[in-house]
Parts: sequence; C-alpha cells; structure tokens
Amino acid sequence: MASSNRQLTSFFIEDILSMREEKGDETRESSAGSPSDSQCCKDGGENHETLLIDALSSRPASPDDSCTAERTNSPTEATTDADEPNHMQTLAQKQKRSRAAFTHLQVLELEKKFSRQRYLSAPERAHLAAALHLTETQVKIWFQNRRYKTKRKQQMDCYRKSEGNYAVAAAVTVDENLLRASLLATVYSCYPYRPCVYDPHGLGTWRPTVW
DNA sequence: AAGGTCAACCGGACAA
DNA sequence: TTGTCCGGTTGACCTT
Repeated sequence: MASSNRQLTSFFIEDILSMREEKGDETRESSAGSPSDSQCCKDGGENHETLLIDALSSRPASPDDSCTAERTNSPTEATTDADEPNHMQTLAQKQKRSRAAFTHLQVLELEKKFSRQRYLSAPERAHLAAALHLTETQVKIWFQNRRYKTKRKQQMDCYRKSEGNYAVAAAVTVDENLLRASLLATVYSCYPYRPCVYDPHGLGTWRPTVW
C-alpha cells in the first residue's frame, strides 16, 4: 500500500548508486519511479534480489533515511540520547509512541523473503536486518505481523466463501504456494521499478531486464 | 470526522 | 531465564 504522500524509492541502479554518492543529500526523487513503468516489475529473480540487497547494504541508515525521517522515531533512534541530562524528559519522549514507515525497498525485500520463508532463523534475521538497515526486532515484528495478517486474510476469505460470495472465493481457492506467488506478483506490480542487469555486450551499462 | 493501514506493543504459552 | 511464537490491541498516519 503506497500512499500518495510517501516518497518513492527508485530501484534503478543509477539512482541507487547516486544515492550512495550523495549520502548527505536528502533531495527526493519522486520522478525516478514513474508509475507508468508498473508493468515492468514482474521479475523476482535472485539476481534482482542480490542487487537490491547489495544496494541496500551500501546505503546509510534506513529506518530513518530520507523517506521516513520525518515520521520515524525508530527504536535505534530512541537509544541515542546518552547525552540527555534529563532522564525524565527522555521517558516522556518515549511515552509518545512512534510508528516507523519502512521504505518501499525494505518492504519489498521483506515480502520477497516472506514469500519463500514464513519463519526466519536468528542468523537469517540478523543478516536481513543488517542488509535492510533495520533492527532485528523490527524484522521479527514485521514477520510476526505479516504471518498474522496472512492468517487473518485467509480467515476472512474463508468467511466470505462460506457466505456464498463465489466471486471472491474463486480468487482465493489457490493453495498456499500460489497465494504466495500471487502476493509477490502483486507486490512487484505495485512497484513501478525495473530490475537491472549489467550489459557488457551492449553499451557496457546497466539496463532493465524487462522492457 | 470516520475508517483503514500497519509498526509497535502486550500478555500468555511454549521450548530449550 | 530467555527468546520466540500467536492473537490480539494501540496509536500514528493516511485516505476518503
């Protein structure tokens, strides 16, 4: 669910690399991910994942990066007040609950992981958290919420099915693998970015894998 | 203003 | 005791 006011994250390698070079520059590039490219993101291959993970690994802190900084008061931020003289003030600040908004790229990677694995081991969680610049707790909570959400959705679908809503039922009588695949496809189709591959035989540049 | 979404949180259960 | 799970609830933010 990408709300219109949220800043979009470009998946183009050029943009990601430029982000790396412009670490301090927080200028938004809402034009980078044109919605008109929405049909081009059906490729969920491992190369794509590796590229995204690598690109993410090269980026600065993510939960509080330019896409979310204004809204986020992440757990990692909450512990950076070592120089705060007034502890009571800190507690007061923590009383106001925050809700981090993960970036599109982070959610995409989490969804991809979830589509293959509903449960993560501790090392896997640590690796994913590091790659996405999230805390392990954030990854753990995301997977917990994601499992619960999936279960609730299936229960709702079953309820509708039992009510005789065959139109809806027809859309959900797939086995779990198909459900995951369609979920992934939906996620990809929602992100108007194209995965890129390096083309040494062409111009020696990065180009989209799907046109 | 109402309702939806979703990360964060809570409490109980369970395993090692 | 610690860590993780599930089944919710809470609260901030967003859309309508």
